[in-house]
This record gives sequence, C-alpha cells and structure tokens, in this order.
Amino acid sequence: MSQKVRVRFAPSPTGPLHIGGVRTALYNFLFAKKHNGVFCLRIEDTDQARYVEGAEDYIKETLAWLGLEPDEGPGYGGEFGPYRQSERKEIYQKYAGELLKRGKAYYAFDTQEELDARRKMEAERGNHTFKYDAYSRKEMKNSLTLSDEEVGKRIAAGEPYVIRLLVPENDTVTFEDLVRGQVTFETSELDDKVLIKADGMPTYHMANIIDDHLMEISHVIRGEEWLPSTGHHVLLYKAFGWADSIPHFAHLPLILKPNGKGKLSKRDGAKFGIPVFPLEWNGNNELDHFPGFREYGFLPEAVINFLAFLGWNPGTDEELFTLEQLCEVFSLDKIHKGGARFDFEKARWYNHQYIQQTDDGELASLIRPMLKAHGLNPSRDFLVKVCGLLKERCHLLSDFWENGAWFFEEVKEYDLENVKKRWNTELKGHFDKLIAELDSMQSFDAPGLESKVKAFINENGLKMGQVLPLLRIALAGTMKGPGVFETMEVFGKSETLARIKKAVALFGGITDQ
RNA sequence: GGCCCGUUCGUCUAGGGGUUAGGACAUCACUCUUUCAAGGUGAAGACACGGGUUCGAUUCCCGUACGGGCUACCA
Repeated sequence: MSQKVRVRFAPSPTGPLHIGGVRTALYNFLFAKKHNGVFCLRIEDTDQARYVEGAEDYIKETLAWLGLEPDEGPGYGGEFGPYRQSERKEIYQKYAGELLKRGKAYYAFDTQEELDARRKMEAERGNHTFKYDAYSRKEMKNSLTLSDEEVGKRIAAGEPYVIRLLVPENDTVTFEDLVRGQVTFETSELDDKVLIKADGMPTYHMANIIDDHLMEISHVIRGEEWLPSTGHHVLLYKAFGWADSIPHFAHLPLILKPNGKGKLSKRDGAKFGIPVFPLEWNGNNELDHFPGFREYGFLPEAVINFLAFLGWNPGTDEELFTLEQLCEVFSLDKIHKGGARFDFEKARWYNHQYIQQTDDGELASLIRPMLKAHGLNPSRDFLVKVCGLLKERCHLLSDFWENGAWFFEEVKEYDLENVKKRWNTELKGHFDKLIAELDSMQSFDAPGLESKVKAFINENGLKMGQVLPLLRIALAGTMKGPGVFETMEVFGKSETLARIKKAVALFGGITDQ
C-alpha cells in the first residue's frame, strides 16, 4: 500500500455506542495499526434533533476501556480538525456552493410536508414509491424548474430550502468493495439526495465525503447498512472532482440478533438477557438505562477478542488473540460477507479464557468494587488467594460473587438436602475428634491438611464420602466449589474451625427433627 | 414493491473443481476427581434448492427460495 493509511471511526452521538459500532471501531483500529496508519475519531453530530448529551464522552470512555485510543480526534489532537462535524458547518457550506457553481447540485424549496403528501399520494396509487429523481424533479419546486430570478427572490425572502445532489441520468456507478468485490448501481435508481438541510447542516452523505476527503482518509471501513448509499458517495466524489482520490471501501457484515432475525438492536439487550453495549448507559429517564459488557463482568480483552472474531478470522485454528496480536494478523480480505449472529455463550467462553490468564492479584483488584458494594472489605492477601481458587470456574467477573460469596461472609444457606442424606449422630463424635486434631496442627496448609484428614478417615474406618462432602458443606454451605483442603488453607485455622463447629451443631439439630 | 448484499454442522467459521468437508462454542458420553468446574478422550452434527459448465461440483455460471440491509431535510 503506497498510500498512507488513514482510517476513521465516525459514530453519531445519539446514545450509547452499539456493540456493532464497537466492532467497526476495532476493525478500523486494527487496520490502521497493521499498516502503520492513523486511526481518527470523528463525531458526526449533524442531526441536532437526535443529539444526546454525554454520548461523545461515552464513546471516548469505551475506546479507552478497550484500548482503542484514537490517534486523532476531538480531544486527541491532529492536524485535520475540527473533528466534530457541528464545528465544520462553514466548510460544508463552502463546498455546497462549489457544487452549485459546478451545476452538480441545486436548490429545492419543496417542504417536508409537501414531500410527505406526495409520497402518500404515490403510495395510494400503488405505484412505485416516490423518489426525488431525474423524472420527478422536473415537477418540483427547485432551481431547475424555477427561474433564476424566482430562486433569488425566494432565498432573499428567507424561504427555507435544501440543496440536493443532481444525480446524472442513465449512468452506471461502480466501485470495488474490499470485502464484497465489485458493486454496481444504475443512477436511474438513485434519488437526488439532500446535501444541505433546511437548517443549514449537511446530511451524512455530504459531510462524510467532504471530511473523508479533507482528512485524507484512505479506507472507509463501515457497516453494511452504508452499502446502498455508496453509489451516491462515489457520485459526490466525482462531482467535486475528486475522482482520483476516492477512498477504498470495505463494508462490514452486520451483527445479527441471537435468533438471526434482523440486526442486533438496543432493545435486544433486555429481550435476550445479553449486553448490547460496551459500558453502562444512564439516560434521562428510567427506561433509558442499560448495563454494558463491563457491568456484566467482561474483561476488555475478551470483548476485543470476541468481537474481532464476529465476522472475521485469521485463517488458522487459533482463536485467542490479544489486541497486539490482532494488529499483526488482521486483514480485510478475511472478513466474512454474511451477517454474524451474536453468540453470548461464545462471548462467555472468551471471557472465561481471559479470566484464567489474568493473574490473581489483578483479579482481586477487579473484584473488590463488587465486594465493597456488598459492604465487604476482605484483606488483600485473602482476596488474592480466593481469586486463585475460584477463577477456573468463573465465566464472568460477577461469578466470583455468585460462586464464592461464602468466602467473604458467613454461610447464608446450607445444602440441607445433602446434609440429611449424609449426616448421622454417629458422625458427631468423629467430627468433634477431627476438630480437635485440626486444632492441634502447627501449620495449616493444603497438603498437610489433606494427609491429616485422610489419615483420620483411615484410622477411624470411615470413607472419604462420609467426611469430605460434609466438611465442604460446613465451610461453604454448598457441594460446589474448590478443593476442601485448599479452601481450609485459605480460611486459616480459626475461621475453618469456627465454621465446622457451627455447622456440626446445626447438622445435629437438623437430623434430630 | 424496488435496489443492493448475502447463504458450509444449532452458533461462529476454515476450505475450495476430485477432501474421511477441518476447527471453536454449545450438546452428549467417557475419563480425572471428595463436589462443582477446569483438563483429557470421544460422539453426534453442515455445503439451501434446481438447472447448467465439466470426466467430476459443496467449490464456477444462471435461476429459485430464504435471510438481511437500504429505500428521510437519521446516521
């Protein structure tokens, strides 16, 4: 690639960043890094009606959490700013004037109401849906049908107008998509897109082309929903006389709902019980509140890895890649063409893998806020050890609490069904004796405990199954969990004995009933 | 409706004119084990359909079906 690689992630700040958008950001980032290029963030806030306070910060926070820091963008520096489209209004106006002068665009005075009425009428006739195009523009109110004098008068009078692209008749637009190959559109199918809205702001199509050109974007990597309007975009580049520097396009497959019916959307989070946003979002009202991958207990590394493989793969059997490794192996030609369903189980599996790879100390730090929320504040040393014992059975960070709350607070509920099955009064004496023996131990480490308890079982003619399960329930309340001896070691002698004594007393009461 | 894009195990996918169609998740079995996991071993499981082209098509071409996207003064 002789040309300097410059890519951009251009979200619209209309709410929390969708997970599909995050993947687009990731692919842009990976492509930039792979080719020693530049990754820009551009905020596409041309629609003031849909603008949402806090959305831009949310986007930046997401990129920071995932390690996808932009090289250029609002607040990140760069020579091509401003990077917020709302701050570039004059630029678009200037270029719109240029297009008008070249005869590639025209003024249109049809109001929204008039257009709606026209569409409705056409629909009722059962004909094709109305398009503002080469045929219909001849009967609309615009600078093509009105005299120059009339147009001048209307503008001078302050009548609202839009500027539309004059799509050439009977032409063919073709471009090479890096993912899909050649894509072709007939201009007769394309409508005269609005370029500048009545409020003076540009539409996506206008702002996008000008900014990509001015910011010297080499590759446009975006979602498949943009494929149908790419014909207009190519037309625009040509209208500006920028045909020689049209960027390369790569349209990404969509991320579909878990059931495959349509693209993943905001509401699917609650519907399927899955996260669809990277981070928690708190909007203005109670309904506008969503947890994110982070709040579900995902590690950023896992989210990156999972997302990278949704629609792409390196062509080998390896599936675990760090961001750095992805930067090296990523390539656009390995992007799959078909949409990919969101598979939450796979996401959980990735997270499980990364939890295993994370060291116990770091896990302890990640877990602590959750414990604090429960009013608990265990010692660092204890917490680190517990993380070590628990991590191989945790898929999400929240599982540390789900599976191991009993480590941090007293047992809330004993598995009485199993106690009833296993406990008998005869065992009481054995347990009292065992408690005394444990109490006499000098050190309290897992191997020592294991040989001690096993010897005790043998000496007293007992079986492992008679003692160990009850010991486990005494300590944890449940049959599930890490090794009994490791657990005892982590608890230490006094806590271990306290728990066993309390449980033994309780078990006696149960079977007496 | 129109336009554009797509279609390999349930899911994510590899592959590509001649393969026992490979891997991963999930599922099941066995194993390990004091439990639950993890690990190990194994099982089951796919080329949407119909025509071509070809000695041969899952692979190339054309249709059909199905799915998705777009069809705003939203992005």
